[in-house]
Amino acid sequence: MEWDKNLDKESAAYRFAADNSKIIRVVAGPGTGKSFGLNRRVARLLEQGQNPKKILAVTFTRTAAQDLQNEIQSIGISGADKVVAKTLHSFCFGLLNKKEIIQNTGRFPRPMLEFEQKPMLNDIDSTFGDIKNKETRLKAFEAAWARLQSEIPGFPADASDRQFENEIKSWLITHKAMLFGEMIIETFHYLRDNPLCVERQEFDHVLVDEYQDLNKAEQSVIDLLSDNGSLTIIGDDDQSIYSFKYANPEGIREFPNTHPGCNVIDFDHCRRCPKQVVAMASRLISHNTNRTLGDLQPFDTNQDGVVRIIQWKSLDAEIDGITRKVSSDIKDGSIRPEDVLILTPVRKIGYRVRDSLVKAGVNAKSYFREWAISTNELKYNFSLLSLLANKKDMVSLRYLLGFGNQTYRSASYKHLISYAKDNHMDTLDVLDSCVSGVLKVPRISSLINQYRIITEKLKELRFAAETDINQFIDILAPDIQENEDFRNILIEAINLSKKEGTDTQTWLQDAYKHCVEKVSFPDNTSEHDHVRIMSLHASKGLSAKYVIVMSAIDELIPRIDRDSEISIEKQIEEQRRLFYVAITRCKSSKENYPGTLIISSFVGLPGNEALGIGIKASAYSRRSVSASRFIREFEETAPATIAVK
DNA sequence: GGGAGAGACGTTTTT
DNA sequence: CGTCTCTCCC
Repeated sequence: MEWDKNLDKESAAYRFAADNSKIIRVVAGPGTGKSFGLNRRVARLLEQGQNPKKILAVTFTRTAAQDLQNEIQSIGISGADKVVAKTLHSFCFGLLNKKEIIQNTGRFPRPMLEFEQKPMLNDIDSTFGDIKNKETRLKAFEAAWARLQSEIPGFPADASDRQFENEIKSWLITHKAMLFGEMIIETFHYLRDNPLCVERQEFDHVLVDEYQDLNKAEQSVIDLLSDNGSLTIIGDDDQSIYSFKYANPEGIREFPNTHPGCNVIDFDHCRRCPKQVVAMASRLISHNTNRTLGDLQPFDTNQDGVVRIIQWKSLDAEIDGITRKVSSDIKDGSIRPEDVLILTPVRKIGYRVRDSLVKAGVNAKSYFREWAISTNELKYNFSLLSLLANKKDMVSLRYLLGFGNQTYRSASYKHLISYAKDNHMDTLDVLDSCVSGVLKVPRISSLINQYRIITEKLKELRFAAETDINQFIDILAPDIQENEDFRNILIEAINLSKKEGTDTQTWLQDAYKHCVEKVSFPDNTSEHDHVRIMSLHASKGLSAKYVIVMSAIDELIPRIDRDSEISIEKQIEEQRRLFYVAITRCKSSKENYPGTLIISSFVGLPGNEALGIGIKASAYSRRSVSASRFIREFEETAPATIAVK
């Protein structure tokens, strides 16, 4: 296919695809066809003979990276599959994994899972307060990295903060591991301090999608990767909803100023949403300050759409009413289950609607982020698998040695570590020698006991791995309800890795890798035949013909944290963007379907239920609430709210 | 090192 | 109201 086939030369997509500037910023509103434009641009580069291996396309989320990869491959030009399309973290992980870089930095890119951080925090000096305090400090550090504060000269680093950071880093170095946020910062330092390294000359074209989701550190890595070629960034500050991870929407707003010679292209014609939804969304977001894009415009060919704003007298009534509405619309054939997308501000409400729909005979599934490893036993077993696959994995060993104790036996563990250090021994060698009786180290007997148990279990597992795979699965994930998710992941991992002729160690390593992947980053299936229920955040990047935004009450959207260091105005603006993202998921379709958006609220709920979803209330009395202030901000673009009794 | 009882807190989200 | 964490005591 020609890259400019059927492209109107006046369209933003054409101008973007054809643009030869070295630096380009695209700001594209929801549903304005930026992926399409990006695709055509890559197609043009390839058709003009650019080397696909020298094109890097990155995004922040894994879903977006997957989409990007699929789309680029579907271009159908030979070599398209060689374009590097990844998340930024996965790119950095790969870069750091190269042997010479590990030697250079002294670090190991073995990411720390959340449950593995607990023992670490217990091992850190108690002068830093209790676990909660330490967790806060740890977050503050990742935040400082994210904001690249340490790069600003004269940043007044508090002495105790500095010491905390040193202790964390030294723990991570001893245990050969890394925090997620460090992956970016280590890459940044490597690239910045080695201006002549191959990685900085590797790409002729760097394209970044969803740029508004990147934080300062991530944006700086992009600058370093692209300093030898062209840089194209695409995003929309109005859809920046990741302030909790310090995403920096100023980055895209200020981009032309920070990148002289930048050409600017705006996509503001929405093809996706029905006209009325475009009008509402546009009015809603106009209440934000400091925006880049003007009004969002509908295409003339878009349908008008159907918008209903409704209110119930209670949360129960809302769940019940939406269940009846959705199930009757599905039953009489006016909508298919896969076209329905229900968005809730909190997961508890999501689960309740899902259960209620399923009970009514509707095929429905919720998509909240779940952690397949829910119980302590599973965490233990997961760490066993990790150690079985890689017997020198210090993080897993640390977790297993501390298991079952509130402080993770940190006092004993410190003795063990310092003994190993003082005698220039490997921690594992110290433990092995103690077990075999060759060595006696004071005050670590509880650890030796744990280590005995661990080695026994590992032996048992290895034997099962070689002789009886079902036994192996049963040990790691006994067939009970709580283990179901992990058990399935494990079985899948084994099926994928254990083939005729692969030796045990190899498939164990592959299976473990697969488990980490699936456990940390659950699938999001694009193909489905059911009603989807998810959080407002999770809906980003999706669209559906029948969108219901539930429980749009003022306590939940906007949700305001009065103790936050972020000003209330800023919080409201971000929540407004979240609401904006949610309603613009609604699409009209060519097959004459107008597209339906339902926004629903209620006026009261029992106090204990309110408490359970983070609304202040007294447990025993009824809590009254009111419709989200954002509904009022639609002004005359939206229909009046309908009361449902 | 483990268990009982008091006390705090309750959300969304990414790699 | 439930769940999780922390403290205290044996």
